[in-house]
Amino acid sequence: MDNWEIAKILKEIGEYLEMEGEAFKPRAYQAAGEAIEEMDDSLSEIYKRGGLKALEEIPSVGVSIAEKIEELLKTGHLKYYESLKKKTPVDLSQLTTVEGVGPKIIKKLYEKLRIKNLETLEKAARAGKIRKLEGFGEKSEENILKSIEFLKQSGKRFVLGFILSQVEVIVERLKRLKGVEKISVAGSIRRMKETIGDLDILIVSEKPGPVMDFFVSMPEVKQVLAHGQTKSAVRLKNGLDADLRVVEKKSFGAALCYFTGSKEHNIALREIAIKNGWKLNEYGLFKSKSKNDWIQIAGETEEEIYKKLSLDYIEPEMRENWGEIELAKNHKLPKLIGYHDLKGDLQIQTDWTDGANSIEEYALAAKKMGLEYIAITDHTKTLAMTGGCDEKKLLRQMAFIDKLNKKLGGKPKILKGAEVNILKNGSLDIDDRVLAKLDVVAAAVHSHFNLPRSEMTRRISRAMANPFVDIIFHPTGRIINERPPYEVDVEELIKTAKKTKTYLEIDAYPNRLDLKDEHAKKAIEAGLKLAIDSDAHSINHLQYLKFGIAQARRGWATKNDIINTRPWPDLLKLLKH
DNA sequence: GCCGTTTTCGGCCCGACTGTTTTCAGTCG
Repeated sequence: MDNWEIAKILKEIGEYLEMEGEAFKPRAYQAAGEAIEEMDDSLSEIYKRGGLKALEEIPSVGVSIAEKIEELLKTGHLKYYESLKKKTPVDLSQLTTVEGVGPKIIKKLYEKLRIKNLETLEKAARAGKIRKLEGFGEKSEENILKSIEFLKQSGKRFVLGFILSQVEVIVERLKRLKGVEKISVAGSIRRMKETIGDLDILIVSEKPGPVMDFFVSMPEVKQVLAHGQTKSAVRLKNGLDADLRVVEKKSFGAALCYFTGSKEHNIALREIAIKNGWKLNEYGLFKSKSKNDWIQIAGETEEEIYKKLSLDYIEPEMRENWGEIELAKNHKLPKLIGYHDLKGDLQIQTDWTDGANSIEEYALAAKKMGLEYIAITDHTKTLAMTGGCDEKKLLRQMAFIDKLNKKLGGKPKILKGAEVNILKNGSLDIDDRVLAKLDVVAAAVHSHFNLPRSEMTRRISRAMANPFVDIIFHPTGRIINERPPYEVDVEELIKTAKKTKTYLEIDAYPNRLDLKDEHAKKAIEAGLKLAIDSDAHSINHLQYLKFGIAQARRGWATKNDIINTRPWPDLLKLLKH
């Protein structure tokens, strides 16, 4: 049993206990589940090394939960969990994805209508059975249906940033295997799309048999879908389908290109080949010697294929047929921002509000990552649920940061900031006189998501007109697979941002990625610079910056287009005050 | 059920929002 499975079970226990109306236990299980999800070491290793005692060392895990983890590791089962599940046998992971449906409602729906999963929930809602239950009405039934509709649309795609580390573990393991000469991930993962449908791995191997055998018997595998000599496919326990293909060395580049896609990009490449009288497929680029007799002229690497097609090499993130082929032909491709180009992070939530770590812990973690500065941007007072800062608390935090900067010698430099809440009418919930004292001011929408498009656009534009607001955080408010963006005219926001010298953000948190690639591209085309921030709520989240960079690369951003690729003194010159 | 440089017992984030009610329960972050 791996960490992921154990964390899921603990979190589900939390939900079951919430159904029972338990007051504090649910949070304990929830916290333990989350702590385990964030761990790098495997529980079974920890247990092997130090037994129960070592498990209890894990934060949020005490005697009782440690024993449960032990039972899971030893037997693969947990009696306690099973008895809870027996009492209310519902598909929690499915039902909790419906917005507005929580444990209490799930329990009621099960007891009154025997609803167990999305399918039976939708059926009951469509039949008008839910509105008749006490405490429910037409509106709640309608909202359930709406949410199910949204879930269906967002489909079964995985958020890249939440799954990539698991993918990397598998690839690393295969890479070390004897007989694997070359290996690469292809598909939408290689293009760093925000969500991915499956995992495609390509390898070169003289003896693929043992590699395939190894692949289908990995511990993450739940089901083997295919097991052949050149292709195997498995379904992983986390629900992801993974394909492994073996190709010949001379075809590796062609296969990589073919399976990386996008389909549209590949079609455009193939058209160029055809115009030259050639053909391009997953085995290579070929020209015809005589009828039905083709000679390979490229294919071992992607580079030589692009070169033969008279194109500059196109980075995977740009392969969407959004005009990149034209640019490659004319040697006008932008030099994309690199994955190590950020000098700082401008959005971090600390334990002053809803973050998990202290300012100092973030500073040390950022330094380790090579960042020169970080902005502390805790929430403000109208976001009461996070313990948002009022003016007084912000001033206290500023004084605290001054002291900490002295202590750490400015490495990294800690900037005083805030994620100021934009109120319904576009005004801010912190007084301008206090904003004036901050190094960097960001503003964001956290409520009233349902305003009409024009009103929402006006609201955010008004915030940008504030003389102290430098950045708008997560400008469209979407959460991938959970919530669509609010209605807002992004192009208008881009214009206003330029006019008011405000920047828009690419929030790098894996299920936000907001602005998304298309919008980032539009902003950059309009000459607006962007910020890439982690939106970290714990020091582990700082690593999410790379997904923001990926999104920027997908939007064709160069280093110059991103404000926080600059050292702090240069960035300072770009800010309003 | 976890945790402790306020505590080994007594706290545990808590207010906005929604949809249902007519004073509130449940969800969300």
